[in-house]
Amino acid sequence: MNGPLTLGIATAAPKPSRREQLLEIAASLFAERGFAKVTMDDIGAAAGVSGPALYHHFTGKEAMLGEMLISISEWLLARGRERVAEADAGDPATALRGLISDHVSFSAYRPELITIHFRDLVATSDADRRRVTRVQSQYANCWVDLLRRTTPGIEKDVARAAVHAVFGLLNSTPHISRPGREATAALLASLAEATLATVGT
Amino acid sequence: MNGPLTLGIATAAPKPSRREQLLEIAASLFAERGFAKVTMDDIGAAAGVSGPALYHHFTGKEAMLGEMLISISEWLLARGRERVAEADAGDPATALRGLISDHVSFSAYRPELITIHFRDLVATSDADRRRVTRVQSQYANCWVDLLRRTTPGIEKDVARAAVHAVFGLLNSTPHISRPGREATAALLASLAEATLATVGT
DNA sequence: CACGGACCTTAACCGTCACTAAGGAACGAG
DNA sequence: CTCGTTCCTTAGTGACGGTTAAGGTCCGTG
Repeated sequence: MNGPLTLGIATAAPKPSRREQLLEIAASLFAERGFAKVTMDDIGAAAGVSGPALYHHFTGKEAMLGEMLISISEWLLARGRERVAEADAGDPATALRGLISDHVSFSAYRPELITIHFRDLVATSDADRRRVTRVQSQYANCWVDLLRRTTPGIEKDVARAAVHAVFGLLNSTPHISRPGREATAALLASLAEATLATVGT
Repeated sequence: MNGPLTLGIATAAPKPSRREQLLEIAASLFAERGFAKVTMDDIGAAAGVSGPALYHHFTGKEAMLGEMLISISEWLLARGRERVAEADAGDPATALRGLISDHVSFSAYRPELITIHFRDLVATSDADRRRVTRVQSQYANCWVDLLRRTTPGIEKDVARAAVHAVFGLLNSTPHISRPGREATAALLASLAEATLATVGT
């Protein structure tokens, strides 16, 4: 349990690969060119098959994107819930640092998924978008919850705004290349901790 | 000089309005639905004219987007250069705070433009995209420059990464609604200052 | 050898726009 | 009154690309 994020729903997969493999290929194309500028033929070609073959695995292009975004946000939410449980059984401040660490280990190692997640959410079906938005919101609630426990007296709106600001900070990885992944991850984590520490004014 | 950002190139406009007005309308639609899901007819309808009328003002849909993104990034760059000049003639730390203040006064009051700027950059023509990217990079250099002056000994890569992280923080306004604009602006500014202050470790 | 299912192919369809054509109303100038 | 300019209109066109159709190969099984 608590495996790395493998696209195509982060559950123990009954079928191991082809579907996830195709999603990974599609994800890298979406991240590079943007959903609208990638054709089904492009995805097929990159996967060694061509074009409509993808319809044997997915109901359509939009569905591929939706599946990605859902699995990403649900993976994050799962981590968030674990950390909240950890806080219930121990130290909220430590759990909050764990939350930062989880998030950063995702954003630093899969920056393309961050890009897609923010840029192409509007391209999904209404149903998928609503679901992703709801899951994202619950994930944010995990953060707000822990932040309010470690910073008593903070107002809810302020906590929520600060959490989104820290998300923005942690999700800046697509724009950062220079220090390696590890160094970037460490830097972002320490900046995020410092930021949250000063929220209490 | 140093006026507010009016879309359609932030210069003293020879022609005052129609063109900028259309860009504003298009911008709000792009921000809401995403560039790909807005048709020329949509933009026209929202402007009270319909469809191909827009071709008397712009060479095409892509060009409208390009013009927006260029004017946004150039407006920011102009502010950045002013602050660098201010630092040359005075205190770098004060100038850096001014940079934060300028940026936040943009992102807090025009969150839709932030959204477009990040989400729809891939939809522009290659030429426009290169130009925007170059201007953005120069803007980031202004920040890196001031940060390195206020934090001597910091490595260039670290400074650059931290600057992009702070951009992410400041550009989170599209996801924040709750405290008013003013309160959000103040919060983000203080978080950004605290973040940059801790970069020196 | 038949059978079925997993997986793939090529060919074609068809809706949706961005964009072009061709022309008309309003209006100031001479 | 006429001319030109500005700004708009309503067709229409043409391409792109997501999706469907129809069928072929390969393989493990009985």
